Amino acid sequence: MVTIRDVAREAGVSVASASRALNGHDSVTPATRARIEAAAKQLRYVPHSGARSLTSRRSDAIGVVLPDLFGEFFSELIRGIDRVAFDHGLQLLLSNMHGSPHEASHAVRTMRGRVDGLLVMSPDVHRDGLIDLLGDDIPAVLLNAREQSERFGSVGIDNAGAARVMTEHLVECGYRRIAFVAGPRHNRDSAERVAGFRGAMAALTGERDPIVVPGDYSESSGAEAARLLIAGRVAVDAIFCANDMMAIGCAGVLADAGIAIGPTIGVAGFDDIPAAHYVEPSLTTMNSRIADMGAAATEMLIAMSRDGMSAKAAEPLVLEPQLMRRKSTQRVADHGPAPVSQSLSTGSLS
Amino acid sequence: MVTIRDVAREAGVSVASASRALNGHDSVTPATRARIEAAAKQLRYVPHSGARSLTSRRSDAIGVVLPDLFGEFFSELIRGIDRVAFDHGLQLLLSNMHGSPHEASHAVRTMRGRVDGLLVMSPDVHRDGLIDLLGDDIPAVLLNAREQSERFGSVGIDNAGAARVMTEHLVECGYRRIAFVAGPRHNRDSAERVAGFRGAMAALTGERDPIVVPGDYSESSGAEAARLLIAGRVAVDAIFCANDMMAIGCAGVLADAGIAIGPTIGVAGFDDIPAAHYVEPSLTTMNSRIADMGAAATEMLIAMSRDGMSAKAAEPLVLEPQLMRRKSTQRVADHGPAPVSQSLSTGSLS
DNA sequence: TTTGTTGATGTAACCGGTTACATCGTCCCA
DNA sequence: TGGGACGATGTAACCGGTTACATCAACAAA
Repeated sequence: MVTIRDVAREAGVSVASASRALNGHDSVTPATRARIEAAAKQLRYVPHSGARSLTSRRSDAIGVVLPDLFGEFFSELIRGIDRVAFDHGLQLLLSNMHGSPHEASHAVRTMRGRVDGLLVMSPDVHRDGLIDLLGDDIPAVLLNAREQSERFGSVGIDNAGAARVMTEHLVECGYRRIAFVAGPRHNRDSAERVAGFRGAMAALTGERDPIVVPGDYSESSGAEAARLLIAGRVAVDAIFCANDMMAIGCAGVLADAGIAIGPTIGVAGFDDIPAAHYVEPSLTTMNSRIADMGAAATEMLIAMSRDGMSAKAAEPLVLEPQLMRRKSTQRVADHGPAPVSQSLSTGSLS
Repeated sequence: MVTIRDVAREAGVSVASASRALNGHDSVTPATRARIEAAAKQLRYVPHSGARSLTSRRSDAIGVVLPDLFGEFFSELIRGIDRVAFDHGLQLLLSNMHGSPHEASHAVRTMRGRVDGLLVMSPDVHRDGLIDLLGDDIPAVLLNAREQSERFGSVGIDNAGAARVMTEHLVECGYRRIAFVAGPRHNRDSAERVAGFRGAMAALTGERDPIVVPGDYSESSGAEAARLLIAGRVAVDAIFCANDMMAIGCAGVLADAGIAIGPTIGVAGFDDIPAAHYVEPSLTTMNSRIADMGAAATEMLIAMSRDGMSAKAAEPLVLEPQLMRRKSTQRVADHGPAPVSQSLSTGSLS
């Protein structure tokens, strides 16, 4: 392993000069700098970041602690984070806490000294005991959490508001008897979406106790919910699911039962995963702006560590999801997109 | 920042004892160990990993260098890597080289001293100059690259073989005039898929020069390819696309033109992204086993660093993708799944 | 009692960088 | 020509761990 001392020796200077030259300090003669740079290149010198972070107290990396690493949600989030981190020359240290509080604290611990800041997405920061580990030491931003503290920043989406927007959309489309399919029992996002839905229903249709079917965010639980509604002959003309996967499962069962999605029963989801765009009929949903959330959180984290950690964490940031109107809530039958110009030539090619 | 010296002082022992106790060495009296552990807990001591890696020469982290961070492909890959890394207590340091050779080498450089091994996915390791940076220093495994070298391991998928399998499937289904939609011009995966397709066509149908339409992996380029085939009134009864996104774009245009996908024209993709399962009709494709690839590469990397880097890198590993038969290559019309038992009760719920 | 052995603990060097401070040579101006 | 200022460079301490080696106490055997 070639060290800075090797470089210094090769260039015939002291380690201090080598260090200065390689870090772009100005008190180095162009000639010396050139010699040092040549030596570094020739020896293929790469600084040892551990050693550097020991003295400089910076690691140029940020830690990302997530409950799980899969699906489009995850990759979108990382994409947003990376976009900003990359612009600032920061690396990303990833940790999966696999849903266990123990793993969560382990993840945070092992990040100490390795990162300059932490992005944490935990369903429940308190329960996981993370709150003790975060804070004083390094800046942290919580993703999609409701914890309020001036010890760390927070970025989330407005679940209740978004659910209200969707409910308004459904009512505007003419649906009145709207059922909601909820996510896992203790999921905060889901709870907020339910609350937003309930509030909007009360305000818009006067219905104070709309049907809320339990689910768990999985496609099959959405299907199950639809079966339940069908079997119970429940009077319903729209189903609003707490996420897209359930909406897709739900729509599948309805379609199999010969029910026209849109005209007969409207279906709406939440998240706007790519599949929402591809299912037939395409799914009306709320775009959660996941990448934006990751990017905003990273910006906040960088601002926090720049302006001195002690500075009061920025105001909690709440992003407004966006309504994506698609065919699954279209009451009038769609006659399909205008035929593609070239496609009129033939009906079959073979 | 609390250091191990603080812990030692608090517990009334030397730093050496503290270090030993905290690292689980055995030459420490249970009583002393307990005192030290108590002190550590009380002071909320967390070791500084940079300092540790400086002496121990290990960082318990592996670096992952990828060309781009988006979509299901990325999250699947990370999922596979994380599964294995987590089991071995390793952290993941992520780097996006954003398609630029310069960034690629920067990414690898900044990882030095931070990671014990490298997982690199680069369309072209040579061109990116990565080959000089990798090697002697730390073990590395190349993902989906064809570079052969005993300096690093390699894990990839059998693109040609998979294309052959798919072509066989299409022929078996009765399709004869099969066109291929290729990926980006210089993409190796795509080139291998084209080659596999060509070879299989020659062997199975005698066609030595099947139609290959250019594309770029995007949905719109798939659509464009379909329009081209339609406009040219090309005699074709199946279209095999180099990836799923293009197949989806392709199928969309065909459907709009009133062509029955499956019965009239078969459509096949490659990768098995989640959307392939949700489009109507569902898309026949090759599952690339991305997560398996990530997991296998990580296993290999761990084995390499365990058995001493100098040991010859393991044999290159080639995974066989799996055929996913779905409706888009079904010649006989599908009468849909048997109705869900409960769904017979009613046609409409509202 | 002396000596050897063993096991727990302490001392200090070292890992590879950064940087405060010391040193040294030049140049400028009185 | 001498002294001060300044800019380039070197020396060495330090960051927070780990660990080789020294030390020391306790105990067993001679």
